[in-house]
Amino acid sequence: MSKRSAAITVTNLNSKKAKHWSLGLLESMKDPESVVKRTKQTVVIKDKYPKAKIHYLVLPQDDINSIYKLDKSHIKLLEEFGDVFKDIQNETDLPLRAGFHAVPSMQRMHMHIISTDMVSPCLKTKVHWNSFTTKHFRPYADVLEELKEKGCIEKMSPELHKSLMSTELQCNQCSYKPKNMPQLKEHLLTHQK
DNA sequence: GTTCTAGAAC
DNA sequence: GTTCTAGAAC
Repeated sequence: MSKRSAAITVTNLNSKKAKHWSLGLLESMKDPESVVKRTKQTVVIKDKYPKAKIHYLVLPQDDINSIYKLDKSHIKLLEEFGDVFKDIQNETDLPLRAGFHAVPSMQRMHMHIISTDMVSPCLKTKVHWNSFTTKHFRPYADVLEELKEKGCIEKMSPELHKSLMSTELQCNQCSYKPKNMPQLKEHLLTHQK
């Protein structure tokens, strides 16, 4: 047995089985350091790796895995998400957007509330950028409307998702098309007052 | 979702 | 030679 595999074996024997990363939001919902506020049906937490100056997540207290589990019985719940958005917008002068990722990575339905500056050290990759600035970001109002109209939320095809993630970089505030992520991040600073 | 890093791009 | 991106992670 090599030194490397022996070390891994010892580590695994000594540590409890790690929870999968995709369950992380459920842990954050129970962590007082993360929780910003609670309402009757929601919990608001700080995003652990904020992609803008303000970045919160709104989650249902009930065990709903994603927007694709919603039906017409959840319209009241979703409207409460809208109330939370209004309340948080009223707490800051920074313009905010609220919406859901069409293909989320983390379990438990969650709505992003994020400021439009997109200035953050945690914003690093093209996938980060395109997740929030292409049709992969489904605005709150659109999701509420679709739920009211259709009684459910339609999934995005893997093909469209892949194509959105590889969209060329485009500034969210002007027509500038940066060559790469460092250029985009530098450019975003110029939009600040 | 993040971290790490090989090798592409410059 | 350095910067940057993209794919594996058992």
